[in-house]
Amino acid sequence: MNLRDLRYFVALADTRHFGKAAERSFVSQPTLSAQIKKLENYLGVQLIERQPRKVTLTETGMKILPLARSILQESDEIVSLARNEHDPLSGKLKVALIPTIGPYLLPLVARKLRKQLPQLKVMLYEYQTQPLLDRLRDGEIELGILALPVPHDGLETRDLYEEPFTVAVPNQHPLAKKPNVKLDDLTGENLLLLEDGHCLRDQALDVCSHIDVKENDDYRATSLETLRQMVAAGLGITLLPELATQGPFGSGHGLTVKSFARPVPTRTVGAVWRKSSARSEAIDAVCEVIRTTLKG
Amino acid sequence: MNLRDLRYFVALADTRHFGKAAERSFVSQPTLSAQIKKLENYLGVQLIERQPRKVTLTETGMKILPLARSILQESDEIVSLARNEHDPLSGKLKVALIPTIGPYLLPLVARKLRKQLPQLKVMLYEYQTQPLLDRLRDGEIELGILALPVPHDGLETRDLYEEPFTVAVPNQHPLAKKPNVKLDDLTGENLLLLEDGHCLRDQALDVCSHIDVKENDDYRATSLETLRQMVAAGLGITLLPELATQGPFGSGHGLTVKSFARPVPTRTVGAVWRKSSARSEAIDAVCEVIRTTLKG
DNA sequence: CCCATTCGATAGCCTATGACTATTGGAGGC
DNA sequence: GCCTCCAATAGTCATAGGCTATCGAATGGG
Repeated sequence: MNLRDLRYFVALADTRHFGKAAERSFVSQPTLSAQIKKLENYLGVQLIERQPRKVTLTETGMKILPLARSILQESDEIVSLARNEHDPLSGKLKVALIPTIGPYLLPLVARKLRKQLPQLKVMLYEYQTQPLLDRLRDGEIELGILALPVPHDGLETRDLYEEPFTVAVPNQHPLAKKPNVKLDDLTGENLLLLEDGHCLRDQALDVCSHIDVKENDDYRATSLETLRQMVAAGLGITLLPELATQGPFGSGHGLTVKSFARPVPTRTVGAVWRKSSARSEAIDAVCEVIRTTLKG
Repeated sequence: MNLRDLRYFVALADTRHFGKAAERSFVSQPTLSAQIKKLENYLGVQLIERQPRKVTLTETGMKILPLARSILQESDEIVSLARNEHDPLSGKLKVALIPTIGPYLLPLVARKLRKQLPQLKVMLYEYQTQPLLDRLRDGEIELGILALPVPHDGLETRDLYEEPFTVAVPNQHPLAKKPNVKLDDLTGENLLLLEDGHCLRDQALDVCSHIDVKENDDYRATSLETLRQMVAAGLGITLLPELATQGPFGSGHGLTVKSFARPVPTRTVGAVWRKSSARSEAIDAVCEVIRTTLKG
């Protein structure tokens, strides 16, 4: 059996005329005749009674007709559903960001995303790097925004922007008065870090790997915001990514943020998605919005 | 699009593995691969995400899946419905009888019909000859039982049984005492007949065409039963078909039924159906039941 | 009463689809 | 680094489904 056969059958049921039904189906009359006969043959039942100058449905034909109509209607539904989804920049896109990026990046790009990709419903998630990559691989999310590099087996990545690190010190700390801070200036300082699992922790340790700092092992912050408050309370200093120091997140409340002198240590923020993803266009578009926003 | 494609798609959605889906669909893996790709191409949307060692559905694929399932389920329903209807001796059969046959024939055959054709639901209608033929032509009914011959354009007929006519006279009528009645004995009698439209009226007139009878023009009965009562009331005599004089319909109540001497005038009762009818087997079976019942 | 018309079925032919086997190519796992 | 798994590709073939031309039965009109 075949959708086409059902289409012919319904056309014939509607017109009650082989010729007209064929015309309505854009095929020749013998073609429609043959297909109807084949359908009847396949089902082992006569559907149509061919009276001279009159075509009627048999009992069985009348029972089958509504099923056939329903099938055709649903198949049309599939097509139109697909047509609607056809715009690659529409539909849902599940995007996850790591905690040290999400809260600071999103306010900057949200408005532009909504404006430039109005058909795209971006669903937002927050995961640390490793769970994010897991969710990406198991298909839970389509796109991740995080610090590169990441192991990229089956994954594709793209750099979005370079994010400088800054130093956050208590207001009364000696470094707060220096015009700019060199990496060496941190020697001997008490470094506060995020708990395990946050990539920012590893990045900060990496930045400081050549200088002699002491990690304050007694406290590990669960978020940048608690980290910031710990610095303000004078428990030590820390490195913050630049976006986390802008707008409402800047200096103040007992905490001073200093830029590094050149060479400025940075981290690379990028996008990551499955090589096999069906949403590469939407992903490209989202990446482009972030890049151009962060460039300015 | 094609039912087969949907079947492949659902198999793939179930197994999440091209090879297994192909096996379940009894085709080779490349065949299934190609058809899935063709379906995606036709819809203009990717349905399947081919990750290495893992197959997942895209958002669109997940939206389409339930529709595809429903289509396949309904198509199976069509097939099984047809299979059920496949027995030509099952289902409904709409049968009409003329008023001078129906009430007398049905009690004789009903039990046997139910016993020999238990799957066949016989729907009964009563029409006079002309409307019966009309309903037959427009497909309202499948089979008619009436007095032959009838104009048979596009119709097929079959003799079922010969039905002798009898004479019904009031008890005190001279003919009531004669051992048997010859046609000529009716000469000069007052003949009561059914109203126009009943074929029995024409048949009675035909039987009496060579003898000199007076039709009682003042009364025309609307049914055999009123005709019978008019005879019992002494308004005249009439011809009755034999079946209408048997069992509970015999002599009595002031009315005597006499058989004709040879040659006995008869009418032929037969079946009529559309040449093109899809139910010829069921019709044959019903005819056979009537014939064998009436033969004994 | 015969002829023209209507309409579905049949015959004969052609092409595009959907099937197969064999093979390639890319990713992962040991 | 090799082996394995698994989908995609290449190449070939049968046939389902399309067409045109024509037939034959049944009607309706002149």
